[in-house]
Amino acid sequence: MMEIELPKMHQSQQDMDLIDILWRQDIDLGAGREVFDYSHRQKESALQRQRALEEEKRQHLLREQEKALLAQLQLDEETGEFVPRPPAAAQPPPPAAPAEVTQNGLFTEDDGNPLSFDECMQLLAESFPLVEAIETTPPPLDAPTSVPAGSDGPDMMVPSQSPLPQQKTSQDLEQAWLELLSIPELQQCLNMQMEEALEPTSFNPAGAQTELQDPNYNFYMPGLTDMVANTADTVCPAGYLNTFEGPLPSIIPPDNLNQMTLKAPEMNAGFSPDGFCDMFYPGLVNAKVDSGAAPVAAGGNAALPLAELQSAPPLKPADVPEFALEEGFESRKPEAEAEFADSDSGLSLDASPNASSPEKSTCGDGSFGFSDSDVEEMDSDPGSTESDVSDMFPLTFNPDAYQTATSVATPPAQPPEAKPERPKTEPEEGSGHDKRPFTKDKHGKRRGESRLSRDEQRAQALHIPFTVDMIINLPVDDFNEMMSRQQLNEAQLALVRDIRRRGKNKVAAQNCRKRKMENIVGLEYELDSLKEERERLLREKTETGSSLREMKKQLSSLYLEVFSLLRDENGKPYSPNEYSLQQTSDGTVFLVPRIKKTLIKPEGN
DNA sequence: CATTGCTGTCATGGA
DNA sequence: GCTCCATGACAGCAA
Repeated sequence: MMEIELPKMHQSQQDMDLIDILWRQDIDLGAGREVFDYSHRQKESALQRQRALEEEKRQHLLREQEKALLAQLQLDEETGEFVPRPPAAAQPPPPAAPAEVTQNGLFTEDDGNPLSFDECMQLLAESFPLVEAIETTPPPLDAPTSVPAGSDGPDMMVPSQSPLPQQKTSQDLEQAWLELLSIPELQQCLNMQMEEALEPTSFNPAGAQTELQDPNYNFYMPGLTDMVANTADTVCPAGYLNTFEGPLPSIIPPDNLNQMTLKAPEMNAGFSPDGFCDMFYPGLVNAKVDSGAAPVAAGGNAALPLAELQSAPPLKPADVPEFALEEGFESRKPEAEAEFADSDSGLSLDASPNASSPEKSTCGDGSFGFSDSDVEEMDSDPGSTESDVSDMFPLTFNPDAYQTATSVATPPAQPPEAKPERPKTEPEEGSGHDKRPFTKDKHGKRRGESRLSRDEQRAQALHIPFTVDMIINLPVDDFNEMMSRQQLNEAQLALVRDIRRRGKNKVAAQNCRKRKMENIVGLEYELDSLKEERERLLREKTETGSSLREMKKQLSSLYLEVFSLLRDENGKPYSPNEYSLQQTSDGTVFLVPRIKKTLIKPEGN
């Protein structure tokens, strides 16, 4: 802020000095300084003084911003919902910053699009109360939109440049710095809760940090800091303009922040594909995958068509925070990232559910020591399947918050009178795309997939060096050996055990149900066969009965025929009433008088 | 809005 | 006593 004013006061000399200072900083970053210095070497002492002033100012700004952030964070913590804002704020800034730079480059002195800067500043202001201080700077910045010269052509431009351009460059640089700083802050807001739980990550790009950045930023948002570092290193010195010019100038109208955000991916590609893209693009990729777009390889971020990006702008912001947080949590393993892509579906699920699920905010203890059961509780909440990550990173993962943040960020871009159009487009994008696509995708996925992704996400969150498959499927001995080889904390061990238990139980349940179904099918088959046999036996019984009756019939007729042929001594036939034929076991047939029987019976009795 | 089927998970008991 | 497995019960989700 102050810096800008000073240049104005002293004009050419101080401008030159500022430029010189800035360039020196750039040199620190790797830029060649000789180009600029020639005319200003004499004023070394003045430059140094100005440098000191600038640094002090910057530090002051940083402090103020930090204070503001802290205040926000505290407030958020009190409410418990604070989480959402940071992600939203965080995302807009990255694109915004580059956009500004590019704008400067594009519009240079004449255009100096105040709107674009104002918008950016508004965004920043909304995201951070501190912005007020920053806003003071914008005016000067707007005027000197010669950034291209500064960034692009230290070599080319400096010698010939007039004081004005130099001032512009310095201002631009300042803006860039401010933006860069602002980004970490935003991230910081997001990650505030996580600070305690988080371990200092390896992400600290010390060199990139430069004086401006607070060391804490790295801690909070390793990924973002990385980005910043990259931008600072590569962009500020020489690549500054180059990186941004291509994509932004042509595409982004100074007034349209939305477009700028949309372009962000391209910009990223321009930056450092490895660090920057990896940081944010995973999210983007995931978002795409979620949205049903063609599956994106890990490095496919750059390939994303602009149309897709525009169509699904909201997705990006949400995703980015998640990933950023994850990285911030700990340096993610490549493996984990890959899984993430796979679990992307899970993530997507998470994203939508999260938006719907209030739990996240409540769950956000920020403590990673949770056991799997804890996570489960969080997960168990309906629609929180994706929230695993969010749970782990309460701050980052509040989609609602993110939306709000985005919406908030957008409004500044859309001054009520000036730009009615934006509000329409942005709101649609923000509210519509972000969550809805995710939800659909999530629902579309099978439960098992989402579940697996859950465990995978948990494992990633705790940086468990094993795949879920390994954890579940390895034999006990191998599993124990594997566990013994890695030093895992209690939380990790608990999670691994739970994953193994759940995984095995899941398989057991599947097998059990399978057996159950098989048993049911077998019993049904047996029932059918038994029914058939019963019918057969019934038919047989009927047939047997009928044949028996026939035989009895034949026997009776035969008996009568035989009996009728018998004659007594007088040649008279025997009366059937008085005699009956009976056969002994040896086949001999006797004619037995019935009367005798009756007579005998009484006797026997 | 209720029902149904599928799936994951937990609790429990047996080996 | 621990682990593994099988299974009933419950809950969430989607159709």
